[in-house]
Amino acid sequence: MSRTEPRGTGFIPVSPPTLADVAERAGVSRQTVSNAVNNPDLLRPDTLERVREAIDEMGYSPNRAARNLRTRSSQLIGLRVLPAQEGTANAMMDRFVHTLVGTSAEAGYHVLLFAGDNDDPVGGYDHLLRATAVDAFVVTDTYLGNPQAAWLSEQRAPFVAFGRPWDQPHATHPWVDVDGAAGTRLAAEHLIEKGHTRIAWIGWRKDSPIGEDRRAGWLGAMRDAGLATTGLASRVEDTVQSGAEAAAVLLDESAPTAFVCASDTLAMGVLHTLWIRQLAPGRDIAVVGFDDSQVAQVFPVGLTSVRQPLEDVAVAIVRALETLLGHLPPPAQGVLLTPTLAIRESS
Amino acid sequence: MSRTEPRGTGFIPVSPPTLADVAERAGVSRQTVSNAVNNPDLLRPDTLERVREAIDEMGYSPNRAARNLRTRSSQLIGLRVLPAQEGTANAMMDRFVHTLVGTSAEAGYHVLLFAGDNDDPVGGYDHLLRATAVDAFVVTDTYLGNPQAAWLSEQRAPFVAFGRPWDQPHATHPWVDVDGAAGTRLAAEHLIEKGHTRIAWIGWRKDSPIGEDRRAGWLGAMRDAGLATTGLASRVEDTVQSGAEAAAVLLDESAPTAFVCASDTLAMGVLHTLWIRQLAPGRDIAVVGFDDSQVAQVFPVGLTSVRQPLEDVAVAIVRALETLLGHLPPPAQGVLLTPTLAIRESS
DNA sequence: ATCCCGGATTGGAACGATCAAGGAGCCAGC
DNA sequence: GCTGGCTCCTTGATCGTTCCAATCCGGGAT
Repeated sequence: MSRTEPRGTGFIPVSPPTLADVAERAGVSRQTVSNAVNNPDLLRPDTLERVREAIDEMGYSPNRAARNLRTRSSQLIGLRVLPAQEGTANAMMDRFVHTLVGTSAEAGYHVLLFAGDNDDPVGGYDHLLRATAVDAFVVTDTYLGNPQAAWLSEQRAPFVAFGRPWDQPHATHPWVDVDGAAGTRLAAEHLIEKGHTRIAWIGWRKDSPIGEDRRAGWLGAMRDAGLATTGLASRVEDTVQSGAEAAAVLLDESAPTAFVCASDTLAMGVLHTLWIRQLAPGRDIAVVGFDDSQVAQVFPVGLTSVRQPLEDVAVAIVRALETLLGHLPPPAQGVLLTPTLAIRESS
Repeated sequence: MSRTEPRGTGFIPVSPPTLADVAERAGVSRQTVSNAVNNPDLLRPDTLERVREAIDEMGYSPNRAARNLRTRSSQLIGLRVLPAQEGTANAMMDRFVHTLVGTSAEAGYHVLLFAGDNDDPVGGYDHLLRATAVDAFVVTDTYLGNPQAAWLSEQRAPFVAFGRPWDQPHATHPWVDVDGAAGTRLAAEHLIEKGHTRIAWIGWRKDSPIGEDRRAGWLGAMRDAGLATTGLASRVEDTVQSGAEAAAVLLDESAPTAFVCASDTLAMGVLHTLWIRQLAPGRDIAVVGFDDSQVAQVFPVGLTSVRQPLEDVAVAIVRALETLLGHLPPPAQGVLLTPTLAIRESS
């Protein structure tokens, strides 16, 4: 039908077989082949068998564009990638993306990456949406107080957020997040169990809701154990340098025996200070980081770190997307997952 | 035309405007609107203006599926993601993917991620290809001696490889790669310039062509400088542990004053051994890694490391794809880019 | 023998864009 | 006044699939 012949010097690639081609070969109509693919139950077993043989022999796969056009869906999930920020633990996203791709595939979806632009936070979303190029979005940068979630809700675009709508308590979109407070509580309780009583906190500046959440976990564990916290907390920028300085100050002024940090980056700073002062991590002073980044794993003195269940997050997000796109009743609006503690030599 | 009305309790999302909708509004035909979008030169300025107004007012974007169906192209580039391998420096890929997405966007393409399966290396490619779901592929795992490149060539599928066809010297597909030998040569020459004469090599086992390539760079620089290399090279697994052990052996047997490593992972092992022996990296013994991974950057004693120009690689790949898909004459078959050296305290 | 029923199968239409021709309208030239 | 060549725009067909309604067919009830 639409085969192509050799022409000129080279060969033009043979265009793939269509429904009509398969139908002709199997001696049935187009619609029957379509049913064989999408609703096998409708066919008599012998017909189904015959059609399937033809499909296999010809190596037929439904043309995506045609199917998308007719069904008004693309089987694609959009994921915005932010401008690369060297240094910080965005490598963590790798784990998440991997599982997202895998789980999406099982659900029949592919992941479409598109470039993000900080000056125009909804531009990419808008284009893809209006072109009906994706069925839904996974939004990962809700924490910045970005307008994406609100905007997408307004557009009635299906999406699931990785991250709670901190600054929009009345948002109704589905989201999945990791309970940071539970993670730092885990870290603090682990240290308390090891006999530490003076456990310091090094976290982010007060304007970060995530940072305050993590801080709250440490604080809660300390209070529950009846331990003092005054003079033991510090809020700084998320850099190695800041972590090192904060650790130095805390050691001088409050003599803690352990540190819980809001990030592995800060924990690296603490380790740096310990190294300078000839203090052995894990023996003299315990340190716990957050994110279980590559650094924590490869560092010569393995760094104990709170590990986010990113694989579970990805799975939960895909589940939420499935119900969303299946037009099923909206399930639980938010899912909060509990992190684990990857214990290594530093504690 | 295809607007939808409120129904039942909730609102059904309004379907986006079509070409016909815009045409009606602007008082022209469908084709004229299509031309306004794709071939503005064909329209009279005043008509173009009128159509553009209508497009803006209605917020029209061409339906991707319809366009794809008619033009037989999807404007998508497929990228296979491998099963996540914790620990190693796959985070490096992050930088690459970011630039790939950005550059592709400029060229009018999006990036489609699909899951890889080691048992069936071409399965994912095959599906997408037959369904005409992507226009081309970027293949990143050529180094494993995987059959993807050969298979895709055979299928006459457009693709560009990140990585030389080491084991297929007669392959004709376009590729982009980083000159690993040049990188290690850079590292060795940097150390020689610093006055080192006994520079050791810790690399991968002999069956890795990439490893042998990197080793050759070190070897070449040493020979050019007239320095001895016997007893100064070691080939091990790519783990921190192996790197540490190799460093210990080399220090005992050959007393090198500097190390060049095939990866940051191995370099971390060296640093570990130095730490145990109370040797200061950079002052007592110099160390250079490879990949400029996050670990190299965050480590308290900054690790000097060979940095691959991944951004340039991504750009070169997109350029190659563009010429490939524009059916222009195939350009240079292979592009070899030179890495740089990120110099830090460890050297 | 006829009628009806329900499962299996079919042909036409539609999704929304682009391609390939085919007009209007205008001006110059004979 | 007719033709020819432009420019600018329009009409019908088409890409490959799924939706929809209609048709076919064999078997049990009338």
